[in-house]
Amino acid sequence: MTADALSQVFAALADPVRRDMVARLAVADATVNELAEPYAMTVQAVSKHVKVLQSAGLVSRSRDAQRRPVHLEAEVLDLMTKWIERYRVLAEERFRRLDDVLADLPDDVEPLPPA
Amino acid sequence: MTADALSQVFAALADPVRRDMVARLAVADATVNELAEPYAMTVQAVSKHVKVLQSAGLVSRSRDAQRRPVHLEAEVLDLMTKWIERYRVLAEERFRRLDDVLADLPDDVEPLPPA
DNA sequence: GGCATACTCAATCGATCGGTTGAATAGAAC
DNA sequence: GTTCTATTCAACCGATCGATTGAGTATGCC
Repeated sequence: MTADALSQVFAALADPVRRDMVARLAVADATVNELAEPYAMTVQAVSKHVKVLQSAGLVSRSRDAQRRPVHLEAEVLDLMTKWIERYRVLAEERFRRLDDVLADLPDDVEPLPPA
Repeated sequence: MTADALSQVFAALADPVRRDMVARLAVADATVNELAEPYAMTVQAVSKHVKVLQSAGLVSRSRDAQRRPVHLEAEVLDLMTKWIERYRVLAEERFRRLDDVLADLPDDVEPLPPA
């Protein structure tokens, strides 16, 4: 995944409305009109949000007569998780190593010994 | 974690420069000047980026004379992962259930049988 | 005290974002 | 063919974003 694609995914999920949409789409596919129902917002605005999610690869569209149902694509969420976990694990390993160093310090090099 | 806090974390990581900083901070703490070195950007701009990461809770600052080293806080990354995983798992379970339904279909209700 | 180093604050600027209204397109239903 | 429903396109608007320049603050060193 390119840096730009990753930026798009993070940016897409930085909006609480779009995160709510993802949460609802995890349960079931939905049309733009269905998605719009709970929000105090025009259908056009919701359509734009869907477009952002789609261009980030988080959702796909299909066709059912006039309806164009929105479907959540879970793989992209997985790629995101992998990016985050890589650095979380790195940081936590570094933290653990620091703990080890401190625990292994022999008494005669202990910093700030009592006067 | 509140919706707004989560928005801040996602927004913070939506910028490739800030993601790169996180990647570097996962390896070692760094000062603003050290962080700024590889970028074609003023130190002030980097300072702003650090501020964004900090207000999202992704990094903390300490003090060492004039230096104010930046330290990555891995716990927030973990919270983020948990949010994503919840919906990824939900979506994938739904996908799996659909597969099961299709597999369990008795022959006489099979859609589109050969003519 | 005087100077260098590390960093932040404030004002500014163009670009992007999230929303609106209004018009247009595509398909179903009558 | 007209009308209703679902959705999108286009233009606009205020707010926020990412960056700049220029000035200000804090600490260490001589």
